Amino acid sequence: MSSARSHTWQDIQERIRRKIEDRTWSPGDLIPGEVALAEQFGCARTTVNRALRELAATGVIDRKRKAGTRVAMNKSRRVTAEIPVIRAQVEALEKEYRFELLENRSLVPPAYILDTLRLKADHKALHIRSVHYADDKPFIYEDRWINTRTITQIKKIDLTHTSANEWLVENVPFTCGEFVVVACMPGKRVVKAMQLSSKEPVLESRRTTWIGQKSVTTVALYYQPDFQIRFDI
Amino acid sequence: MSSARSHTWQDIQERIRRKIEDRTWSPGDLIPGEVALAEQFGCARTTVNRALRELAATGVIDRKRKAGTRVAMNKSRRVTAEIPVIRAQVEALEKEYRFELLENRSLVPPAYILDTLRLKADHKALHIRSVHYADDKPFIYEDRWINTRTITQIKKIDLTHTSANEWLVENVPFTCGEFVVVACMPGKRVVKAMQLSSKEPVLESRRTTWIGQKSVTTVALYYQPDFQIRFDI
DNA sequence: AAGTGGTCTAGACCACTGA
DNA sequence: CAGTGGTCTAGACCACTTT
Repeated sequence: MSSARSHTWQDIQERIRRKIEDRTWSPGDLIPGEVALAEQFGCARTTVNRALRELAATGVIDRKRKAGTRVAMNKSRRVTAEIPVIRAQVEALEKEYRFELLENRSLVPPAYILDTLRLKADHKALHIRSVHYADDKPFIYEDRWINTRTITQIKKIDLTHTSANEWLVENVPFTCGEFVVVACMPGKRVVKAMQLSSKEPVLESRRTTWIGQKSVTTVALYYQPDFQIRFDI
Repeated sequence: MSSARSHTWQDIQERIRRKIEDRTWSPGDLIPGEVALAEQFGCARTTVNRALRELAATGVIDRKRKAGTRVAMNKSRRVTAEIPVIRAQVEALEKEYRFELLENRSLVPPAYILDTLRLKADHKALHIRSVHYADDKPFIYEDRWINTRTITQIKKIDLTHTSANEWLVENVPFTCGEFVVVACMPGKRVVKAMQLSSKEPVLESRRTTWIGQKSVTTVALYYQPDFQIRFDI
């Protein structure tokens, strides 16, 4: 009957996965409770719990107290990607990294930036524009606004030597935020700085980060036209 | 000294997080071992382990046996997104879903598709093109190739009533795969089917999935020009 | 060889939520 | 209220690496 009965949570998870793939348990079905499964698999309930917890985290099953565990109906997949510091991204391609600061001054941002950073109409913010190069070819154009009411220390930093990207990542405590990707036609500034033909669409990623309720920074990155963002499923 | 000493792993995690944010432990530093932390926080080692495990999973710390736990240098962030079935995506917008099948036939794919699906030069595959609508407005254009050597059952399915997207998600067991996002200018077919002005760039997402070593399907989705893919950090 | 993280167990109590 | 998942504990053994 039962072959190799390893009791690792990975193994238990694999067995449960298979039952779902087999359609022993179909989407929407209630599957046995943790105690039952523990007995069935001959392991501790804790181990079953670990296996199920991870399956729930990736959206394979839905769990509710008292209601039990069901195979997820909507197999929406959760994908993940690594978003590294730009320097690391360039160095991972085995190219030499360098960046150029185009702008670094404090001014009142346009309305949609004020809104994003939740600043009032007359508040200033630090506007930073720079180009990041890989082996002397423009790689990413960065257009960033920093809320200097939250990040007061940045006024003292020499951003011509350390990029804002890098400084923030290394010095600003963990934040939550959002990250949005769109396709766009680059504006004149981007076309020029990135040495593009003006007809090529590029990926634009917008990121805004927070410390608790306080906004930190919002940044738009424009990549080379052929650039891909890659995810694992 | 110690205030509210909850021993939930979330609490322990929060305390550790804070020590990193405080720069009590700076990037690159070795932090105390699990036993030490357990004693320090007055909880079981298992609880510390759980807290640290989750921090490691999101890239905040790096852990190695014997070497110990270090605060991550490269705070590369892992972002996650939900990729739902197209129907669910439309219905989440509270719009009515419908789709139209444009093509559904078996033929020898172009070379790059053969390569992606790891098929031989004379092998046929099922080519499916369709448009997915939200309230009668084109929402996504789908260009899919299915490896009928892996998914033999699909020949029997009526794909005019159930979209391939939906059928695959609900019927093909779990796969691994890759997911790539690029910006592109849509081709003629896409422009026409999506009723676009031909100058607008759109997001293209390419996904290829596998069952073990066997390729299942590769699909390119073209979204409406203003469409955003959103991630949580 | 030794130290550190990784995991399993058995038992216990808690927290949520459906009936 | 009762059943299910969520978590904590204490102790044990294992597996991986660095020394």
